Amino acid sequence: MFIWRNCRSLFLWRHREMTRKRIQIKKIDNISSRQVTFSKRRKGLFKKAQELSTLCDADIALIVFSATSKLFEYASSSIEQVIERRNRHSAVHRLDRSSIEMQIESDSNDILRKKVEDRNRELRQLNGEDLQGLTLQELQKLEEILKRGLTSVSKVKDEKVMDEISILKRKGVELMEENQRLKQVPSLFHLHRQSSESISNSSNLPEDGCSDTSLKLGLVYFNYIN
Amino acid sequence: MFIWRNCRSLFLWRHREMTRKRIQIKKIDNISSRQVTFSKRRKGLFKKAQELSTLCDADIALIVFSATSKLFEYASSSIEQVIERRNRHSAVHRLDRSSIEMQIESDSNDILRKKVEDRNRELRQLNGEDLQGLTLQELQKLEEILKRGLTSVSKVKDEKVMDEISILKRKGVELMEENQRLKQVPSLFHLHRQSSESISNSSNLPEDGCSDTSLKLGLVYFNYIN
DNA sequence: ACCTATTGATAATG
DNA sequence: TCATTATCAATAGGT
Repeated sequence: MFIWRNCRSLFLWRHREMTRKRIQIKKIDNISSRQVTFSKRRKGLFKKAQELSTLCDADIALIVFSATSKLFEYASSSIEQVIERRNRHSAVHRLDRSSIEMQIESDSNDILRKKVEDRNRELRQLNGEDLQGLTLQELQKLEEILKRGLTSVSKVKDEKVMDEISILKRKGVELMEENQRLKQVPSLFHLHRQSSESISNSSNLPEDGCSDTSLKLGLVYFNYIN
Repeated sequence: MFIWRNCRSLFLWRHREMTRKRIQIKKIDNISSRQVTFSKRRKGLFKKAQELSTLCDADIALIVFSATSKLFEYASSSIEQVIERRNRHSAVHRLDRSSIEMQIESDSNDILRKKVEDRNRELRQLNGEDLQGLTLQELQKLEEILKRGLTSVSKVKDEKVMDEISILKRKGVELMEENQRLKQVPSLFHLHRQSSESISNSSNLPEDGCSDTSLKLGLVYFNYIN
């Protein structure tokens, strides 16, 4: 085998290295290569999941959130079905546990039901409903909670917005720079003017094609921020 | 490349074939080899999921039921967390739904417990906590809910405050009127002046006493709302 | 469970 | 995003 590999090297010695070596499994720093890797590996993962499901008659649910909170999912049947099955499964396993544990497990159905109702009322009140029975103190308390919550949420949201904006600005600058570079090809531009009298604006002209691309990218950009 | 492969075959011709050919992706009939494959591929799938999660900072949940209904699962954070995040991703008007569904849904202990946890999370988020996993849209939604809630609560509170104020004013007026009535009993007033020569300048002036009462009531009011 | 040739996945690059 | 391809990883089939 080693002889074989060496022999192979002789054939390949003049090729540039395409893949330097195996990567380490740790978070990829470079954002764009992380996105590329995410896209590829996600595809691979989904394929493997599908294959396992088909080959071995397994029931599979796979939920993936990207770092940018985009959702991707696969299920051999349906996500909900698998989740339900899992809930049932763990419920069954819980039943297997000793009755002592069962008793320790607090909360009877009624108490839980009451808890849910309590939380629902709290949520309704934070939504500005069901306020009539409250005292002035309670209302004041509620108001402060809402103010604090609003401040926090706005802060986090603004941070996210600023992040988005700076990303978009950088992209805008990159596009402008590309446009500048493209404009610095006067000869082709000339050619374009001369030939454009009778022929349609097909892609015989690199400059034209490129600026068209830039325009499209620009539109995508503006659609994105709106 | 083809030349290369052929060349390679020359080296390998005398080896027994270890892998006959690529398998087809369809259910494996032989039970034992299906189990072996399941075991191998499941391991591979979980590894890939873990790698994707680490490399690309993705949040992943993977649930696998074998053909024999054995449960295997992997999650980068926790299955429940990912499922909830997924629910949040699409569901928005759970607040309105909840009380109606309460009565319809079968309320097992587990489901109730989960509901309590859901509501708690929503409450935390309205309090401005646990916001990191949310998208910009979700944050915006939250912000709007808080703003609307704050508006309603403030409105109701202001109404109550105005009520209190008018009640206090009315009481003030009543007290003034009472003082006026007291002034119209000169004999007693006289008696009072005569005995007060050695005592401090208390409420010998009706007008003064009245404003003092109003002031006290005002203080009570302000203590009350703070 | 282990082994290894083959198939499949993917990192780097265009 | 898509294509390419050398390398690396997964795994089918055998023991």
